[in-house]
Amino acid sequence: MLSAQHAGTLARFGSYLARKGLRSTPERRAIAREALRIVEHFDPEDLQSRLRRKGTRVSRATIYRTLEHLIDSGLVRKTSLDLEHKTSFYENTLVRRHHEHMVCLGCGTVIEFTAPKIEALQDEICRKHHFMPIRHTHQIMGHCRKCRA
Amino acid sequence: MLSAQHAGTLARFGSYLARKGLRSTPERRAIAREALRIVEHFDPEDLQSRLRRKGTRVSRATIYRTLEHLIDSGLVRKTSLDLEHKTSFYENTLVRRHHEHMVCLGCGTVIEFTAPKIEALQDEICRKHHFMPIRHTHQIMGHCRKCRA
DNA sequence: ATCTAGTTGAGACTGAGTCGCGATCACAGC
DNA sequence: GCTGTGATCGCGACTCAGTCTCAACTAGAT
Repeated sequence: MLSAQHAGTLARFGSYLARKGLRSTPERRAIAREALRIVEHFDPEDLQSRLRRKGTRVSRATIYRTLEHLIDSGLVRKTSLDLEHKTSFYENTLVRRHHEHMVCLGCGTVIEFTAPKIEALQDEICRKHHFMPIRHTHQIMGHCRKCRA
Repeated sequence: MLSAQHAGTLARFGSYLARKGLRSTPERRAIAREALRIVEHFDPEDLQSRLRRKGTRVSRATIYRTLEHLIDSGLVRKTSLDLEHKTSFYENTLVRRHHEHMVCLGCGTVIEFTAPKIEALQDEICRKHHFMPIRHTHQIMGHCRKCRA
């Protein structure tokens, strides 16, 4: 059962495909439906195994190709989370607002934060350099409360 | 001909090795000497080809292994520069101060900047989350003056 | 000079991601 | 509906950075 929000979002993906002259295949629909259902970060493999568990088999190549289209359509974004040598992560843009990460080097915990003041300073610096910002990543590595011992 | 600074730095690597019970091999000395001579960012392959050009052949494995030791000894750091699917970059800590990057998505130009105010805000946020920061990355992707057209 | 544990290079391996290609399928035109 | 054809699919080979294994070599203590 899809929520009204998901149904609408899925439709948006459909019109994106049409607009681009791309085809609406069962694989693309399944991948989009599943990706938009995930609230947390996910990686391409997560997506593939979730689909497989539901009986939908899609190849790795198709997962990657479709993820590109989902990003292009604005429904999904690549997170800036960088876990040293791990896969890239993706997230549903509708459910998740922009945020930065603190990553604990001890236990791997990821804390999310937002800092409007930092964003403002950032914009100021960009203006100074005549640079038009599109996206950014800001990640702090260190030790969380528990791991400071 | 090495500058006095380099000679001193090299000595520091020597004592690091001794302190750790590691051996001072010709390969390690050559890699350290070359890495500390590079003022810009470099990647492991740069390092290997520079050495080869000077007649010193070292294996890829040894480059990577020695780079680890150089980082451990504090003479080199991994830069946070992230060029989508490219190798990791390293830099001489003595020559280069800490900085962040703006990367132009059009022409690939990298602009370096520092922002003490941002760092201060960052520390404040960490305190709030009881998080002890060790290092961070902050990168802005966008378009430089020339590519804004 | 000798001994031995640390180090090296070669090449196999890994894992994320990409690519080429023959088979298949969506969908515009009839 | 049926058809034709270009888009899309899956498979498996490939790439590329980085790691690992292991036999041969060597730094440096004795």
